[in-house]
Amino acid sequence: MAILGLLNDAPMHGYELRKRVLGLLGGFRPLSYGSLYPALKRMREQGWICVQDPARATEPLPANAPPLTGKRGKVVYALTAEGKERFADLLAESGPQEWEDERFDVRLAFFAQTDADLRLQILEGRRRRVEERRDGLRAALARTRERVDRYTLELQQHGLDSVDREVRWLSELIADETTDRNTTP
Amino acid sequence: MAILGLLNDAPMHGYELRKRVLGLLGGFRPLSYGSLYPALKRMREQGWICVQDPARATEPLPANAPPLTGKRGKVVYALTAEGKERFADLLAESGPQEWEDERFDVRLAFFAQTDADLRLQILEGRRRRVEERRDGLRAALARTRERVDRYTLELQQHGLDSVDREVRWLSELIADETTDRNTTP
DNA sequence: TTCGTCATGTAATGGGTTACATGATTAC
DNA sequence: GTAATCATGTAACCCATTACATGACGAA
Repeated sequence: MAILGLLNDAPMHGYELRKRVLGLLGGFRPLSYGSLYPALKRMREQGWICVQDPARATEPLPANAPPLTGKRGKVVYALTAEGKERFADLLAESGPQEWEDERFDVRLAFFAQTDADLRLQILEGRRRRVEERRDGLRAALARTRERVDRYTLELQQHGLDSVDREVRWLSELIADETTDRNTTP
Repeated sequence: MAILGLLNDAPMHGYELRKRVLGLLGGFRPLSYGSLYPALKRMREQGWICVQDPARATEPLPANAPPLTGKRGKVVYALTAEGKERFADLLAESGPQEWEDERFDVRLAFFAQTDADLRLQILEGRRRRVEERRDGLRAALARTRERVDRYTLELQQHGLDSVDREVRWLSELIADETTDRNTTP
């Protein structure tokens, strides 16, 4: 989703793409070349992206070219029509997996292009999920307290504080969404 | 380290072990059976742990017993002398990898059994690491600000706030360590 | 007696990192 | 000219999750 979304803004090459993904998610998800380039390859096979360089674009894709040696220049990728469609589908997706850790932050990064109703849905779903986690942690801490050493307690307390903060943050985002809705109909 | 540390407190079986690890790290690191049991197997081969049940303990370890069928009862694991040694080594380990995300929380969970000087070293190393991350994030945010939409900004700001809090938390822990040191020599 | 939980394990699968190999371009 | 960075890619490896298969035991 990150790759499609970034290419949706502008065509670019892999190296640039990696830096952007890093910047987008603020350093989470390192996205090594070992996963980026194979991903680009797969997406090309899927027909979601294509190579802009006209000379290169016409090359038969699966033909195993001279394995290693040979000139290599920048390879600029762009979304195809199917790619745009796929990205639109991803933006419109909803359901429990959208508020999981692995998905949520990427979704949020493309919220500006997401439907307002869906935004609210996802934020609320995410908040429920984080609240569940918080309650679980809280219960565990209540059970454990007094029975563990200072450091374990400190670790668990810090974890609890963190999810607590996340719930409040999500609540603010939700509040903003709803007031925006009433203000600008 | 988590497994060795928990077995160091008391012998127990796999299922119990899993719940304890979950509790210890407050829900991070799910530790599925698919990774727990193979790990126990490897540790048994290493000679770090052994099976307490006397009937079972004498069984030749690598002999591929009746593959699936056959009675299965609780298998209680305990640390061997080598296992205790290995855990002691882990507790005494120091260096950059100790303040990485993947290591730090488990280390902290066993801080009560860690040497006081080493505790301070690890906390300070960890703080430096998190500060670096914070500064990187801060710089990225300064560069990005004004050029990205509200949501991306919100995401990055929340990420920055989180690491900021972690630095402060670590500073408190460090302060506690040093005052404890002066109070109880 | 049957359901839920406790309990042990294996195999397939997936997906990412690390290390490696190569070459182009820019700045000093 | 040479070091740093930009740039592309592959292959080996690691390691965890998922799905599956099995069985014991207590309570309703």
